[in-house]
Amino acid sequence: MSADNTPSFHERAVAEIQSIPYGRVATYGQIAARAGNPRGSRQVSRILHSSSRKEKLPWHRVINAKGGISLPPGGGYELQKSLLRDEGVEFDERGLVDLERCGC
DNA sequence: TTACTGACCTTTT
DNA sequence: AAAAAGGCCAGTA
Repeated sequence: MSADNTPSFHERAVAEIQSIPYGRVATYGQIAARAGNPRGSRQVSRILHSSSRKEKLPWHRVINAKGGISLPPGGGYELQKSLLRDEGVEFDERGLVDLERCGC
């Protein structure tokens, strides 16, 4: 981590993820674009996995651009859904989050 | 058809 | 060895 004065993609993305308030969600594209790479949405997921192991990142607040869970069933899909619901996030009948309300 | 979004893998520090 | 940093490709709308 170049914590000197080099705002890397990694720490930038982690900061954005941690900046997500309660009851709010963010998409990969939003975080990636804010981090400095509009095409680095893939890396965001990697950071969620990597940093969340040591840092307690609200990975459950990170969803895809459709407002849904990109995780496979049994891999954390219903788990994240429950976490978001516990925060007050409204889910669609299809399991989609209201990006108009929580899409910061 | 084209454009955009992904929950990874690889390499470097 | 472990963690951080970085990018390309294919699927879907």
